[in-house]
Amino acid sequence: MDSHIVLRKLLLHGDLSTEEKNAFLSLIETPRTVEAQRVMVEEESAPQHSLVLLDGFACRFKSLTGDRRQILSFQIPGDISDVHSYILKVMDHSVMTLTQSIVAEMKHDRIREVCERFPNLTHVIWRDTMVESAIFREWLTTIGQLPAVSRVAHLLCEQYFRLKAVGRASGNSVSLPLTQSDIADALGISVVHANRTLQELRQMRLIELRSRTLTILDWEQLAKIGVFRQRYLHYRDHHHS
Amino acid sequence: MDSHIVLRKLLLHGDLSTEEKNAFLSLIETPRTVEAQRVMVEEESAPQHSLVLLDGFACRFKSLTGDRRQILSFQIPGDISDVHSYILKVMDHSVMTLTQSIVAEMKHDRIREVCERFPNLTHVIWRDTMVESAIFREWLTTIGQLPAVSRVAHLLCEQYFRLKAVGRASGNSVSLPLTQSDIADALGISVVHANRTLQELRQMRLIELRSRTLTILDWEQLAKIGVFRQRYLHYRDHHHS
DNA sequence: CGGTTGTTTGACGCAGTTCAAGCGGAGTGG
DNA sequence: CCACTCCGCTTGAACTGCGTCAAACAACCG
Repeated sequence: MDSHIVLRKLLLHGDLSTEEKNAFLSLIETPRTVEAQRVMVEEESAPQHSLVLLDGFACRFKSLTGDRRQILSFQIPGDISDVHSYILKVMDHSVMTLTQSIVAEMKHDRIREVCERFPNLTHVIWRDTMVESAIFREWLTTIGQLPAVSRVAHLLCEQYFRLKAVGRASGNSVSLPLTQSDIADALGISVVHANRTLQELRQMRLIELRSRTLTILDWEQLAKIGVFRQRYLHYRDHHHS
Repeated sequence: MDSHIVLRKLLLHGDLSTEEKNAFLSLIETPRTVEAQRVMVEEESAPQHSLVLLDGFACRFKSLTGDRRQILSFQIPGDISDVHSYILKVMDHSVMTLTQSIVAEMKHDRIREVCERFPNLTHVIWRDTMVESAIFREWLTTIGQLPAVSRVAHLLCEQYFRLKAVGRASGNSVSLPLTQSDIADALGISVVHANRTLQELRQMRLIELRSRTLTILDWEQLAKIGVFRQRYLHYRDHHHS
């Protein structure tokens, strides 16, 4: 599995010289396959390496009492799943796969070495973490202020948009292997309501979502309902409106 | 006004040599006073400098249609109000003062210079931004999963704890100049409900909150209701439980 | 002392929750 | 190849936390 997808993603919001690119790629260890529904990084642990997702789907989440959990973000191919452990040392949340995935490690001490030699590479990785932070702010706003339909619409727009940016869209369809329960846990609504809301969007003929494939039928309307402005993703070239 | 409070805050989760400390302090320009309720950084702008808050209270927020807004975080003395503009260039949210404040600028090109010379300083500032990101994740979880009482309790715990960490607490009291409307906008609830929830906490004899002063009467219970575990703040020395 | 901004209270309505049951597909074992 | 099970999706009905509207009250300030 080629690790260039990580580079591709990184370059969505930063520039690197050839030397820096190679230095970065040299950090990525041999990939391995991980089965679905497997917790890869545990809250409160302090790993010696960070993970990058080369293929598949994963999510960060926090567990609460009972069976409640909040999904904090969905990881798609190219995402660095936890720079957190590199910078913050102790995890304040967990990371698990949603589907079978291919991941690779980046050892912390090697990251530090390379970062000290290439300040600009540091800057680009830092930028990547700041973009993620921007996504948290957007989710906070969506969940704090918008009703369920808008939250779902926003989530679908974001996932489609990000997947497209790393070349995982075919036309107006993407593979989106989330259960309704995942969607509910990400948006702070109940599974039942997630279901009803999805039906609403289907009946409005804005989307199709079956057998893990999302098709956007009316991007403009969907983006409007979800109050989705892609600016917060901080991509350099603004395709799509 | 002395700018050492910023250093103090930074050192809550990182270590710096004397040389690095001085380099950092040299970045901070002459402080100036800003009146209350003043937008200092506008969404979509691209400032040439970042701001640090030396005294007073400020908040980051995103505006939506109507008069709705989501407050993303409260800035207290010592906080770097927007490293965002340094790394991401274009702001995806605004920053405004809540009370009269003292702020100082840090010019972006000077930050870059100093950061290239001191990789460890870069690391510590990066860490600071990651802690902020951790707070966003915590808010996301709180707002997504917990009922209003818990949200309010959590917010009060966090503010008290952070203020105490920079030396702004006297006993179990802190000055907390937030209106109920600020609290509501931060937690995704209505002003009316914020009011009723605060009354509930007062009647339970967990807090006092009047004339901009918060007093914690029963920390343990409050933390329990708010599901507050300070670990997510990533402070190095764990006072308080 | 009037105006403005923040807090408090009451009544009513609704978006979303919870409980509970039924349904369909995919995998497994006899 | 059928029965059984598990998991995810769907549906209905009853309930409730919180929002909205509206008005009164309190505090601060010029």
